[in-house]
Amino acid sequence: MTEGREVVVRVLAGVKEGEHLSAEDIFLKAHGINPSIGLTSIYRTLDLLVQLGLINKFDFGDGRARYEMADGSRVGKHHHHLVCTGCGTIIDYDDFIDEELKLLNKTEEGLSSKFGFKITGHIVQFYGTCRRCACSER
Amino acid sequence: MTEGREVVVRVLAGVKEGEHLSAEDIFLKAHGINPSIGLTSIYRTLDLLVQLGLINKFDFGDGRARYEMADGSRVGKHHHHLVCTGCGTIIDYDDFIDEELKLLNKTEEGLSSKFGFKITGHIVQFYGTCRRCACSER
DNA sequence: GTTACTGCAAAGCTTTTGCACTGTC
DNA sequence: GACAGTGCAAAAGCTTTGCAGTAAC
Repeated sequence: MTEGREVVVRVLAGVKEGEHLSAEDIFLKAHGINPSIGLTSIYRTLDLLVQLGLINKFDFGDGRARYEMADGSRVGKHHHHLVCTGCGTIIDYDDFIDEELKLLNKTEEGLSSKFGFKITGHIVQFYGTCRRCACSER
Repeated sequence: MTEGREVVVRVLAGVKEGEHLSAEDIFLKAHGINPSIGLTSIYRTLDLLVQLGLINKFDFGDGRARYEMADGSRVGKHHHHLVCTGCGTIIDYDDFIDEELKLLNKTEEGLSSKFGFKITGHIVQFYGTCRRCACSER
């Protein structure tokens, strides 16, 4: 664990509710803490952390990856995402999450035995238009 | 509806079970039918079809978008995806799909009223390692 | 000295944009 | 003639790779 990596972890751990950082966001924050860190290291560290399962990588359809701490390292509970295709707003939700997780676990087991997969994770995302975007469309 | 667009639709409609075409795949197939079609038109047509809701755009984490016919235009029923992070294999599954859809619809309604979203679609994907990749890892 | 990690610059990829050309109404 | 659709080439954007330098053991 070098300093560069430590800074990346610190940035990710300090993410505010509702933030969904891209590699560049993380780079800028890390750069603020230690200006000697390069973007390349950010990408390499993020890859590493994803492989270790410490963070999750998401794609919300805007052409850049976003990262957030995996469960357990985070204050919040497990959640899924609601994405506005108009303005790109991303909302974390955990309504019905227990029911969802129960069903997902069941599905996971079913898929695992049927297709011989070792399943490591899932993504559930809803897409739509937020109130503001729906109004401005008219 | 011009010829170029018609060819793209034809390609998508003729997709075999288990195929998940990228823009380039579609371009190559369309090019085979009519060599005068350019890649640009493929992208423009795909965008259009996505906006019309005739096809869905997916991201499976390999850096390129994939497209498939939306429900209704397709022989198969609604399904979700299981992705191998090792070799990129994508499996369509519809096990537990009725239960999943029921819960997703309920969640959709809940999110819609809670966050004021007009929800247009969802993505459910499981990630993991297929049997072959799990073996070759060792 | 070997190894792991680094920044910088360059390259790689998919996707988008500018522009002139074509055909249609 | 306005307009929508097109191909080609160039640009854009995010991400990865090559390479030489540095620090740790």
